[in-house]
Amino acid sequence: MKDISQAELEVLKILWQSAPQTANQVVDALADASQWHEKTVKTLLNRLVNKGAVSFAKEGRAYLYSPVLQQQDYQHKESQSFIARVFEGRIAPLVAGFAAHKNLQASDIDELKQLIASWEQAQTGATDE
Amino acid sequence: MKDISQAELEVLKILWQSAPQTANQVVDALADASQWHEKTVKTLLNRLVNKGAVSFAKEGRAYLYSPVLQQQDYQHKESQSFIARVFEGRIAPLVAGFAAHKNLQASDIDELKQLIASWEQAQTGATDE
DNA sequence: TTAAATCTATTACAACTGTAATCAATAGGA
DNA sequence: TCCTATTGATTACAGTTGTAATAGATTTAA
Repeated sequence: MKDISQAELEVLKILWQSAPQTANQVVDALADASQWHEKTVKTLLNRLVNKGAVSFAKEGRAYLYSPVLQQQDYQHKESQSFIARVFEGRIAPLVAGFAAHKNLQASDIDELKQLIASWEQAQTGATDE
Repeated sequence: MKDISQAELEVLKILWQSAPQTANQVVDALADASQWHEKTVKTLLNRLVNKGAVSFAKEGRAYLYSPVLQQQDYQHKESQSFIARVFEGRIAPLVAGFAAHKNLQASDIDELKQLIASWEQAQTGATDE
């Protein structure tokens, strides 16, 4: 799968929210959030299809587009490569940066604590699988 | 500051490790880690200078290059934009993704716990500043 | 049935990127 | 002093990206 560009990602996000959608539904959804011309959005949809990240089914006049690449898969792959590239593969420094810049809310801390709790739960009795 | 491309980042990392360095020192450092031709590395250095991310001082025959953009600043800016773009600004889901894919080590968990502890420490008595 | 509207596909084009090669200035050696 | 090696600057060139416009196919309205 070729890399998804930033503009393409915005289009993909619309399809992750709901699918399938016609090109015009996607255009409308993006009209709220961006200044993109209809032609631009259609180009992006086309490129996503060519990259294999989106599929379509002919539906008479228009096509119905659906994501092939799933959001979790995309997020995980991008996270991996981002952390590898920018933080030499270690995640804590990223979180530390947020903390240092006061970009962490109490709610984030709560979520992290819960994550840690369930991670530790999972380890208990599971001898590293 | 224009965006730093991925190849440029690799060069910048060498200068973050140690500065100032001559072009040839950078080339040598990268020769270990990559297959880049000397000319390629020099082009990247030049682009970094044009982007304002690196400065140089003439030193007779060769130049001495130093980073202008600091690693912490780069990391923080990239983290912000990455989390915004891929996780709608929330950091916990990123960590959760790592946990789900078993990409978290006990050492990561320890670091995160320490971070949380010091964050909570900082909150205590500090009425949100 | 013919024209107009509407889709997708193709083409456009400049900026940025990866990956170098060539040019121009200069420092050292013969 | 003159040639050669070296170093940064300029140029090259194809692929990607952002941002559309145009062309071609087809449906629909008159």
